Amino acid sequence: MLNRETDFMKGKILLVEDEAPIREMLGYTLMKEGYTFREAADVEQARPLLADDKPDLVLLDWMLPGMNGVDYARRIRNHPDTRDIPIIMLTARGEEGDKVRGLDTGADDYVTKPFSTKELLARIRAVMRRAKNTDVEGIISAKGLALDPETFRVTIDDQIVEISPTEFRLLHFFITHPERVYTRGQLLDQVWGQNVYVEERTVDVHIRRLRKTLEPYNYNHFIQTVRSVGYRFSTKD
Amino acid sequence: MLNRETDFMKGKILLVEDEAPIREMLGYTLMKEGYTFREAADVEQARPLLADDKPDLVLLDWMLPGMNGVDYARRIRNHPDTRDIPIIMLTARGEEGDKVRGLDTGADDYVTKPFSTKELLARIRAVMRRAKNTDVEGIISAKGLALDPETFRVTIDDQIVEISPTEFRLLHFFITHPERVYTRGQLLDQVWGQNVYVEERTVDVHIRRLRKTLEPYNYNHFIQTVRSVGYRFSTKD
DNA sequence: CATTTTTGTCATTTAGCTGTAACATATTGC
DNA sequence: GCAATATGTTACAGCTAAATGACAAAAATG
Repeated sequence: MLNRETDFMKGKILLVEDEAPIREMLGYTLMKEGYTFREAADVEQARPLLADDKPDLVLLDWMLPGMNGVDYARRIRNHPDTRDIPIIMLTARGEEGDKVRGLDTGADDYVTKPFSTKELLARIRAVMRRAKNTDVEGIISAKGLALDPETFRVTIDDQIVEISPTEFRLLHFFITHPERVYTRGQLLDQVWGQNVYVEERTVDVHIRRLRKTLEPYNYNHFIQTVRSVGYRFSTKD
Repeated sequence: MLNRETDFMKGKILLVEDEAPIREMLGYTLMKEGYTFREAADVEQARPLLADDKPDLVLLDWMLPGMNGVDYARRIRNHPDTRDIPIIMLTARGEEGDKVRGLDTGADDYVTKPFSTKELLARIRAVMRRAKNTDVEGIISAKGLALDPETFRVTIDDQIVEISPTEFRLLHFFITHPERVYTRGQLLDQVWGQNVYVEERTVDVHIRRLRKTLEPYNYNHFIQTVRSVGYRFSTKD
């Protein structure tokens, strides 16, 4: 009974998007799905809405007139009051580089335009679910291996480990999803992104590279091969 | 051996494209890659093909004479029978402006003409892969013997047991179908797959291997021989 | 814009798994 | 007990999946 609200009110979303048709379409989709939302065409409009009534999620366009989306995301992240609001970034294809894919944008996820509503809704659900369970994603660690999304750094027993962006994302994904096996395809979706087309074998190579960088510290055994399935991060065995 | 079928039949694709040369080129590419496909020049032609034999993917041109691609995609999405068929939309450069990005097209991915065959094929693979992922079961256990499909691991009294893929599948089948006898032929169908040709005696060997890996934990008695019939997994006796 | 780093792909090597045959042992019916 | 049949066991060759190394293109860096 306590959760009656979820029946008709899944959450409040702040939608920041300058192009009216997209904004309308998104609004319609969200509304139909049972979310309450408010919309803004730029950061100027968004700011009071954010301050006024804290939303559960921000849907933020990457390119905005005036202050762009990334800067705004960072600002939301830096303010103590809004730090823990999850953000999903909307990007157009081609805009997505490492900056978008990387974790330094402050966004929790991103969706590439044009996108299917099915996918967007799935990601909204996933991000909100995650936000409920865990608070702000601080430093993550497992057995001496610490990973800091803020600084994009990995340390093992307080020693800084040199690591490339993809290796970082891969390790980050693994460390936040331990013990479970992921196929190459799933890893591509999760670590590389939705609309990226790369050979599945490429995953092998990055696994190799990650193992190699972890090797001097004897942490390479954490990344395990599950033959005929994929890979797994495990502190057991 | 399990995926023998993929060698000659990766999936059925419905190709809807009005321009004959492009259609032919696409058909050739798909055929060479091992996909079965059927083609239509417009929605009128496509409709019976879709209803007749449900394809695994629809490749749909954005601009079509008569009913356009977007509307057709939406229709495919709205019909319960075809709701979960992935759609890749083919768009020409320039068509993708506000209109494409803003509309809920229902497509899972987009490819912009002109495109490289490599890109197209990679996207087809990715979209089909994602569509496949459905339900995952939880941990299954019997008397201290636990089998976890998520981690792809077998534990006996919380001790990790090293096991090969086929042994895992065999044990998985047994543990989910306990107390019943299966002939070698049935096991081949269930564990190896339907269109796989292997000697029936091969089952014996894998039974032996499975018993051997379970032996150190004294769990080998669970796999019982039923003479002149086959094998059974039982926690009794 | 030159240099360095990172990344994706391919070719090759390596390792592990699987299927089969051959032989051994057990069970059944006579 | 003896043949006939069924299953257990082992060894090995072939095959498949993964590891690895090398390279060129792409990105980042200064």
